[in-house]
Amino acid sequence: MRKTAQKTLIYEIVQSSCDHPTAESIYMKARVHMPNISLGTVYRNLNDLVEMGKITRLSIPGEGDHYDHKMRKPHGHFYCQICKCFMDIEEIDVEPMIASVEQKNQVKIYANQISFSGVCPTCQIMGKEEKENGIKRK
Amino acid sequence: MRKTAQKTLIYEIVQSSCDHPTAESIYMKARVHMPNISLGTVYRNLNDLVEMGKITRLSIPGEGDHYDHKMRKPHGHFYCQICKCFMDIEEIDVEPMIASVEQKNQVKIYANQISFSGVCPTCQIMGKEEKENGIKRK
DNA sequence: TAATTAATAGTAATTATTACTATTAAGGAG
DNA sequence: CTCCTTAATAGTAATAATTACTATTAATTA
Repeated sequence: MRKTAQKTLIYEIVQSSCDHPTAESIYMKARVHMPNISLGTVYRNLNDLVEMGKITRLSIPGEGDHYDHKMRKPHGHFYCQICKCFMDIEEIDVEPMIASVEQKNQVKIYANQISFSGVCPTCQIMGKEEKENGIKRK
Repeated sequence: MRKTAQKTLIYEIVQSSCDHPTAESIYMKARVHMPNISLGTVYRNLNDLVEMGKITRLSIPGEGDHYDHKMRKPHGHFYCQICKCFMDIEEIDVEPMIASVEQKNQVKIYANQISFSGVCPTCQIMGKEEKENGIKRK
């Protein structure tokens, strides 16, 4: 696997993002530094980086995939169904959970996704204030 | 929300499936009993049922969504990247985890997905026998 | 039993992602 | 350092999953 400027740039964008970007938003950021990078290149490199275990993919129903850096230890995510923001959930100890699942079920685990969705603190307050009950769960 | 024969049928197909079906495979099963049900109706009702909290949606990267009944207590999933089978992971106690995340992060949780992916026992053996190292992680 | 309108079937449109192909550029050999 | 091989790229076309649209059907309510 060759080291290219495109791959390095995409990796650095994911590593420095704290907002769990999509392929599209990574593409937008990449174009600032490399104006004629193509979207296909972004997708191909994101797939490669996930396969190499250097970044993480998050699948969210009703949306495209999101990507996450691998700076800290493995963690979970909370996704707000209203404002679509993400929160890292760090208090769950993922590693022993993986070890236990591997051992009890005789499986080899390469990836995990511990995610919760609902309404974030901000949207809960907004919801009450606006008496907006149209929570759109998808 | 009106009660229709289509909605009832789709709900019963999901409840009685133990293979975590996709919208497409639910559509196939539905057509056996109701030959001119439309795929759009299947999608709309699956969304409604998820929103009502009567069934669960699983997002798997590189594939369409899968659906799961809500018979037993909340559980996790393991997804084999090779044969694409699912295993229910029942030993993880999801409910206290949700309660803890809600309390510590001030969020309201309506859905969760605790999932792992890798290689299932059968594919591990096959892999060794065939010396096939082309594990396609996606 | 009729009136209202949500849900449906069938189809078209949209969105995310992958596939394809001619061209470019990594990186190893000489 | 320069040439050669071929993996990776840009740009575009194609695919797959899902949603949107619209005339028609059928659930509920009066």
